[in-house]
Amino acid sequence: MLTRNIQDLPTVYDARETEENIYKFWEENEMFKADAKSQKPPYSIVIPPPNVTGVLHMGHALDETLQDILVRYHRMSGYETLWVPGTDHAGIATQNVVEKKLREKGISRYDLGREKFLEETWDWANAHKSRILDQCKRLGASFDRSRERFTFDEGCSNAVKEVFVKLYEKGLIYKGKYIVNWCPRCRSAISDVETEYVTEHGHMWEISYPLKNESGAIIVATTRPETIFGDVAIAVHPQDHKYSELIGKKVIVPLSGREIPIIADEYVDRNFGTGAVKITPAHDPNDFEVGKRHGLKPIWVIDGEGKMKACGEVPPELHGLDRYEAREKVVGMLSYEKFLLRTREHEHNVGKCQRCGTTIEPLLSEQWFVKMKPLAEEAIAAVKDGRIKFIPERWEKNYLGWMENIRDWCISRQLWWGHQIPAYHHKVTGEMIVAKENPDPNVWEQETDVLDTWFSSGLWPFSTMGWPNIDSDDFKKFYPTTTLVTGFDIIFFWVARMITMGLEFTQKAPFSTVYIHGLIRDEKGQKMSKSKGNTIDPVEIIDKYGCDALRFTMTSLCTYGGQDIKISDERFEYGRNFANKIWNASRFVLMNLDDVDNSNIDLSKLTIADKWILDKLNSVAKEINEDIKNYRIGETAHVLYDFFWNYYCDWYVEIAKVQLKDESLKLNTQRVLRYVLDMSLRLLHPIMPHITERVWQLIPHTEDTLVSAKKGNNSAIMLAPYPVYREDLVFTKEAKEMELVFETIKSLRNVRQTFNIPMNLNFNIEIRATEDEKPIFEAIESYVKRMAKVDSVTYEDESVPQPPKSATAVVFGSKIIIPLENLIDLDTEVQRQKKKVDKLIAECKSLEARINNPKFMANAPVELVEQTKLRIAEIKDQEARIMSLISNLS
RNA sequence: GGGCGUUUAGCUCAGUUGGUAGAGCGUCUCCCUUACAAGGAGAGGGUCGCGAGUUCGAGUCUCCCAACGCCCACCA
Repeated sequence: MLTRNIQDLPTVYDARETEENIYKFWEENEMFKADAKSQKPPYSIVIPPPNVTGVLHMGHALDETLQDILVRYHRMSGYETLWVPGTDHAGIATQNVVEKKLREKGISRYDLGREKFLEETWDWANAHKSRILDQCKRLGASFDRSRERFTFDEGCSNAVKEVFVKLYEKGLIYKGKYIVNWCPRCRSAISDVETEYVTEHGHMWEISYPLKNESGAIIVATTRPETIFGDVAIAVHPQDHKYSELIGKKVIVPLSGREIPIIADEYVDRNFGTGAVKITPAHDPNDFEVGKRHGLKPIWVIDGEGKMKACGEVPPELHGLDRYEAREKVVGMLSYEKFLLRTREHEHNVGKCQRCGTTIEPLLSEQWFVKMKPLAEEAIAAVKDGRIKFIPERWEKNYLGWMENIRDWCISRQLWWGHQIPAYHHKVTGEMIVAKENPDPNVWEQETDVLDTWFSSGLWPFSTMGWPNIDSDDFKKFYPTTTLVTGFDIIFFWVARMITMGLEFTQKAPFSTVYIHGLIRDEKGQKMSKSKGNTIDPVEIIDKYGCDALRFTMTSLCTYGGQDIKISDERFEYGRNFANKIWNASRFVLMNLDDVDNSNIDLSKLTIADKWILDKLNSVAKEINEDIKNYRIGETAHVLYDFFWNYYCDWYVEIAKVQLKDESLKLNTQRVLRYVLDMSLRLLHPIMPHITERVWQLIPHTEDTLVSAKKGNNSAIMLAPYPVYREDLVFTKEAKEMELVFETIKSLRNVRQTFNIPMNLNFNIEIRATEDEKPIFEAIESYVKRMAKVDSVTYEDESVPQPPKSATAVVFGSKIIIPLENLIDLDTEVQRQKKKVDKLIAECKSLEARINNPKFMANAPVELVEQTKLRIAEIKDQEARIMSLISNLS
């Protein structure tokens, strides 16, 4: 167990020990569990379900961290907060993994048969199911594990059937023969978005098709000569004079002997290739359209495995040959028979299967589709009218552009792992029905195809909430969800489909905000991938630097524009160092709270420094709340880092050391130290949950605080109210006056450094202060003494001559003189002062240029003019005093 | 072909109502001062990609160009 003894806390923060114990503490007390019966306003997020067989990668780490930040922030801000975890059955991806395992054993899925194979895959999925979500625990994810879902579980499957049947009944799902992207390796159709195009070097072959019954030929350019056996026509442009004579005539397909017509179609580009195209409707999407227009029957010559079909159209020596081998052979044959006229190098885009990288074979086959146009209308409207907002906004354009040109979605997959399509064929009559319930299995046989994985993930925001049961507590309380957090790479795959389906089936947008973040890349900006070997394992980073360090670093790298994030191992030192800083500052505070009472700060007894830090904290709290609401999450990391390190640690804690020595100030200083630490930890908690909880548990809290953060018998920072702006903690005047402390101390430190004065030699200083500034100097004397190593402070009148061998710091309207006797080199001091003057002169010059510009005086806002004048006066004043100093020295 | 993003200190990047440029890392000096060397103190470092325009004033708004990156469409 974690020690509660302050003296035993290690000087270096031990992330590993802390994180494990703290997460257990939250889980054991069920602090992530949402209450659907709560009266609090709801805040809900559904996780983008990672693949069930997946392993946690940096992309998840970022995505989960951002969700957790939002969830923790809202939970602390008084919302009933639900974060639904779960996994995706990931049709092709999972099936591929299992098939690979089988292949290692020398068997294929066909050897097992569908039923056995599914059993095998279920076993595999169940075995890995909890792995990735368990890894998310190491990220500190505060999701509600009691509500964990799986896209292939009973409830989700039920939702899938419901949706399928309803869409079918509405005529929005249809089955038909169309050209689809076919992956010969997966032996399945895939959708357009699952096809990625890459530019490849290839060849363009010009082939001569002799005219029938007369001399002459038409020359056709193709990149795919092996499909020649599937040719059903040659097409030319109707206005192409080169070929107008030939339209309607017939040619003989080389190597085949079949006769095909020459047809005219607008589709043909006169200027490309030879201006004549061979039409192969079974194996090319454009050709399919042309063929349909001209009533030509397609001829299949390539099968589902990408091999030449053993049919009458294809010469026997090519039967069963792989499409690429066949291509080579065909080229050879064409060349031998003198049909091949020319071979050219050619660059073209080739479609690849997103899952396995295999070159797509456009294939005419019978598939199921969702008619998207009617569904897209509402999905477009919802974004246009602001029911759904994208952050950053530019993704809206991207989404709308895609939606407005949407094409039908091919949802059937010739796989086994997935939701089997709820359509049934009559064994005798062949009649087909679509139904939620399986009719008599003796008579009806279910469709063998399964659905695209994204079909079920498209229902995720409501299928996880109990839909189609719209009376379920979760659906009523937590649907629609609030925010969806994801990367831009799945806007089309997932976000667009959730919006479409959500609107269609719940009449509500499934979420109101889509928060899109950048993608994680390696330090060179390359996408991380296993094959490139440039991945960084988040679990390793957590082991090495700690979860909070990982989270903080990644958060700090998130920009408002959602730029991609480049990371390297060393970058996480940033977060680790900050965690260590928090740890040690906390240790200091805790060590000095040993005899603190249990009360709140006495606001009537605050010192100027107390007021300053409270004022700063207050404005930080205000800013952080605004930033999170506006999804400027990276900014919150920077603001908190700056506040905690550069304000609280560097200045307030040092000042507190002085105040703690003063018995009259000690008690209230302890309270301020504790209060600011407590609030800082709360502000930081969404980003760095573990360390903040760990420290918070060690703070001797007031009774109010403990009650406000209580669940059962325990209080926790993760349940404590998030700090908000407080009117009673605004101390503008004191905050401004503290600048004098900083300027004074910095100036004295500069003098010490410039003249190499050792730390163990203290200064005696003389202050010549203005009337306004003198009382402030008196109030802050003790801070200056300790922090700038000053022994004595005396106040002199400006008329008293300055000691000849002294350095001088001009601070605001006042002058601080440091007599240095033989320690000072007057030339150096002159140089030092000159540098200051130069800076002032430069600033003054540009300001005066403004004032002297009548247009500026006429157009600029009055406050700015006033401010500028004031600043000039200030500069002039300082400048004059430094100049007189210099002349005295020289 | 269409669209989007990026270009700011040696490196990685912040910088939303236009008002004299910031951080982290790195560099140079000094310091183990009883929270922290994963630390403290001080210092140096930028004509904000190029060109023009709007404006009293532009890193910030408009246009052009360049380089790099991404997305969509696609030619057989």
